[in-house]
Amino acid sequence: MNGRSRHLPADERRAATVEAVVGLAAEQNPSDITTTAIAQRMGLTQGALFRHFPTKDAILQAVMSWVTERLLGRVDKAVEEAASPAAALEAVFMTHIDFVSDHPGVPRMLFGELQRPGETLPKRMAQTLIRHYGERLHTLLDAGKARGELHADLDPEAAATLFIGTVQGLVMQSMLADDVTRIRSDAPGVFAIYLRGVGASS
Amino acid sequence: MNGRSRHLPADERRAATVEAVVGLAAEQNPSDITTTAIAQRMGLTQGALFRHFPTKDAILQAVMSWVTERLLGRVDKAVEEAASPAAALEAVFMTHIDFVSDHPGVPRMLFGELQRPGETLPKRMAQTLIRHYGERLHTLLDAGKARGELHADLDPEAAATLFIGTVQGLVMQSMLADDVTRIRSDAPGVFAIYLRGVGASS
DNA sequence: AGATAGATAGTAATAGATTACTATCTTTTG
DNA sequence: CAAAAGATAGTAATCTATTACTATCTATCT
Repeated sequence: MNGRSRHLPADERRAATVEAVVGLAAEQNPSDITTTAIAQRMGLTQGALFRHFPTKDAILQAVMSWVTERLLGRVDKAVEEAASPAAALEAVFMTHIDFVSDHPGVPRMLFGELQRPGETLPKRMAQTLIRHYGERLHTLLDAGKARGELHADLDPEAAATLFIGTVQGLVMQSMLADDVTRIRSDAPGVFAIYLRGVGASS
Repeated sequence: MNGRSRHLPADERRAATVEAVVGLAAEQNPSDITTTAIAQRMGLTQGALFRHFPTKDAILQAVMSWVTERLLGRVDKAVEEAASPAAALEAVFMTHIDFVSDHPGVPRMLFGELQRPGETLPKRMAQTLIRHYGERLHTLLDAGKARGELHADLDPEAAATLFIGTVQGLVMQSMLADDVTRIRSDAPGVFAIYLRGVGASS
């Protein structure tokens, strides 16, 4: 037909599939994403997906893996480069906000996976992702207290919960307004209040 | 057969239907709730539901109405009974926490409705509910600033977003731990940080 | 290099299950 | 008895997954 090749190697197709799902999740309810919609966005037929994944859950699994690597990777880098725990906290927040601004479907997928009944693998992956994220926050908050940057009587667990809720609130607000850009623009103001709450401000 | 009546009047069935949906939403992904599951929980056949509701969306619509009345009703009462804006803020928070503790499916349904594509009626009802809630918060926060109970430079919009995010974070944490009771037990610690953030604390 | 064999990637069609919704008949209730 | 409420048994649409077949790529062997 035309000059371009039509058959891609498996790993590239797998990566493209993950991208397609993340893209679709930004536009619609993640649990309503069908294999037909995924294939259509990739320019494939529905059945072709199952050459690369044994099941639909395996696709979601790959997505969760991708999210874990990307998000935690960026977060860890932000932590390493920061001068102090308080600075790291802010860097992590901004990194997180950047990530969900680039991929608005991700927090919705995570939330959606968490509310699945039973014990699916994608759900457990979502749980461990958020747990690992929480542990990093916990460490940061403890270090901040030790350095006197945060309130001495701060409850790190509560602070970690609120940190994640801060992002979640911004996501919700952006869905209300049907405007993804609000996540980024509203983030500094909301985080300023959080910072004052944990004690890292003038 | 037995002594109990089997046919209920329409309005009681409608109320029972709403309860069934709210109950199911606590156990599974709200968008995966089927009319079969609703009917089963009510001890009815699936087709019988459509004697009382013309469509499934009409059922969700009734649920959103129910949530709006109950939640905003309780919130307004809490505001009226509070002595000051800061006290009202705390009363609203605790009221909200009580509500989602009693009905853990509700915040998940709201979140789920918001991420539907298109312009369904249940979605618009969810949007207006949260907007009205936000307006009440806004009023409270402005009043708190005027009275000097809150920081003078507080951004009320950001504070309202964080308020809702605070609840959302607690809901997420409870889903992570698969333990609804954590919403209530973790709430005070998280809210304390929020309060310090907006300036209403020692 | 060029032919070719085998693996990989894709299509089209469809099976089997599940969904919201409906048409018809039966039971209950006032 | 008549009207409301429910049961039974459908229908059409939609979803995941599979099957039979075809196209494309890649490595080997003379």
